[in-house]
Amino acid sequence: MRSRPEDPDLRARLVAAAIRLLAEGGPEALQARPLVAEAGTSTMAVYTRFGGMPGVVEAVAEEGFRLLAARLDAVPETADPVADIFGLALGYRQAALDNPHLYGVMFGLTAPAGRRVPTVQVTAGTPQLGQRAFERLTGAVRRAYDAGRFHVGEPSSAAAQLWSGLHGFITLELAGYFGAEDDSLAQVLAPLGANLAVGLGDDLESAAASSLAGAGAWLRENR
Amino acid sequence: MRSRPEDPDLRARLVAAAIRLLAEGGPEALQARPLVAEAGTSTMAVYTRFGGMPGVVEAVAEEGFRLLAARLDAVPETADPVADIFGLALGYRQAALDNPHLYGVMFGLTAPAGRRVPTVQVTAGTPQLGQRAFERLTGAVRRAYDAGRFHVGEPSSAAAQLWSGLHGFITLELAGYFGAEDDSLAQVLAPLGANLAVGLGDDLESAAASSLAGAGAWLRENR
DNA sequence: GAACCGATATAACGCGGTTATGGCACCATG
DNA sequence: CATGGTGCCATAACCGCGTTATATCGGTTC
Repeated sequence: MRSRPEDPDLRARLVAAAIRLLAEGGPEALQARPLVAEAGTSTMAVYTRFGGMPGVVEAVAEEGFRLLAARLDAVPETADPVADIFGLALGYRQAALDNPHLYGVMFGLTAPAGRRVPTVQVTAGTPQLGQRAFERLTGAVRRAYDAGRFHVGEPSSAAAQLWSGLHGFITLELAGYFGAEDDSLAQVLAPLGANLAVGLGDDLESAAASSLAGAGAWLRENR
Repeated sequence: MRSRPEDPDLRARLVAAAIRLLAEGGPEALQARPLVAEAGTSTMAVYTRFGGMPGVVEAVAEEGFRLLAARLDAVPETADPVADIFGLALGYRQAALDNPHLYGVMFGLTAPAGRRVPTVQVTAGTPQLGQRAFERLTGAVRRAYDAGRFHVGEPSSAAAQLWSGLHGFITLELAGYFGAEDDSLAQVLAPLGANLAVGLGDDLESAAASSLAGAGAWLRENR
């Protein structure tokens, strides 16, 4: 029994405003009062809809994973699964670079707004959502095994290895541990992917060719 | 000209207390009043010594890198550089597991105590200190090239690739994206290292042997 | 149309980082 | 040994921000 038809638009508006605040001003800009002002409501909405600011942060992380998944889903699937892996990795990295603070919230890299209740703990996170966003990646890895390109170990392990390398690279890149963006891409991420592919069973020439193919396809898609 | 000989012990005590608070209660336990109470002083000490809580966090991160460097320096250097790389990786991971919150602060994974001034931004960090802690790793990589074990690409790139994989693995492990600890070690980190080594030029049997040797040496050192 | 229920606007609360203020220990001088 | 000065430190107050108590208003139900 409901007294007022809660318009679901308000929740979506708050999440959108939160992502905007986060993108523009970083974690410390994600505050209750500016947030509700931007959405044209009062602080109570945060509590009736999210239970508090940590709930907002969680909703932002969820939306971030959803956006990431959508972005990866937009990467076309080709006949070369290893090239697809490279393309997905580039798209993944670009998503992180486009909104670093959102990426940080998604993986608990930052804990904005409220320390009372630990929002996104180092040891917490939302593994389920992360898995969902990586179905595309695990799918491409599986296809690489099916095609005989990979044959060392098994797909789930290989996907975890690739994900570790990619996530670690992006984290260190965002933290400023590498130099210029283009350099780090060509000097770290690309060889990392190629070397891992070789270790997983691909031969050197195929890996190099797929690296170029994947990067080329990604560049064509993204201008 | 100095009126009172500032005893450097107080600063060290505050940093030690901060690390203890962090280890026991996580980022949100790292607060000014409990901190100064534990060190037997008042809140002003935080400002005269560190300029504010963000300064404390920064000092904690620095001390964390120093501790990490010391820990890696304690790993013995053998005639097998690839085995040494595995040993260093295991020591590095163990340091992160021993105090996950400290590791989080070091790499800006959490931003405790104070949002006014962004303490450890996603885009900030202290790259210099990180580099210092990895001299041992880069050294072992260079020796692997000198010994002819690695010959694809160049040492600095290879070290960055290995670091990316290791850091990414640890971050995802701490975030709970992998299952049990032992499983993730055997199923993700170990093959990740071996596959990368193969991609960098090592042959399969040597990489597998060095993996076992490095793990064995590390286990002997650490009970 | 009356009663009820839940979301919301307003205003106040409490915690925690910060800062204004006064005192005091130490060093430098004569 | 007296005296002035310097700057660290203890106390207490300030302020911002997440949160919460309270009153109100709109919609649904009988």
